[in-house]
Amino acid sequence: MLFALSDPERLAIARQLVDGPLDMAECHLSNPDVPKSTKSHLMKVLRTAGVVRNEANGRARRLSLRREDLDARFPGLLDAVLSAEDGAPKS
Amino acid sequence: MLFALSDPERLAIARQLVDGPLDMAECHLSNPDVPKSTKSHLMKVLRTAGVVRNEANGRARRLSLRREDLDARFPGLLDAVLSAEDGAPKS
DNA sequence: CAAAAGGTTCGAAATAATTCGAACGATGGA
DNA sequence: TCCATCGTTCGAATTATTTCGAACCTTTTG
Repeated sequence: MLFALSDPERLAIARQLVDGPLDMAECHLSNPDVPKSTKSHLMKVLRTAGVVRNEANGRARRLSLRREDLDARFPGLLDAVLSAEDGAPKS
Repeated sequence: MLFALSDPERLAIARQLVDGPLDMAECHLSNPDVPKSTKSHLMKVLRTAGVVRNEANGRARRLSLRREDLDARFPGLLDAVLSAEDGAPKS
């Protein structure tokens, strides 16, 4: 899980899901030009790590954070990670 | 930081430092046979990520967790990470 | 002073992760 | 039905991490 969230792009995805499920197409990457296979791979890493759920929804995919599971396994971690500031330290 | 702690060996090192500074030689790896250069590299990753401090101490090296800095930058994260259970989920 | 202890740094080789295009599968609309 | 949409999976190429030995540096001990 730590590994999955250690990538900025993946962390950004997790942040977008904190307010509720999103269809994959609504989930934006910082660079809108990355091919869908790459995006799909990012999701797979998050899914494999147990961070995210990915259920079929018509021809779309509904993504959602696995909050309960994660909070049970790593209490406080998700909140801490999601609320951490972006960017590098100011020092 | 998340990346640095996403490796089991490095996480284990961080855990050993939570109770106070340790000299490098007292900091044990799960496999005692890894060469010192590898161990040194693990430390470097932790140091570079700002997780750990590494000051010269005679001919030894004193390692310490940078708690204050980390708590300031990622409130709650370190505690959550360090208190998380080991191993894979039981499901 | 010489040698041992405790670590770092530097390459090079081995592993692992990321990226992309192409081929594929399922669903929904014309 | 046919085709466009939304995604996944596969394989190959690129890139990043890890790992190790050798060379090196500093401090302590004999």
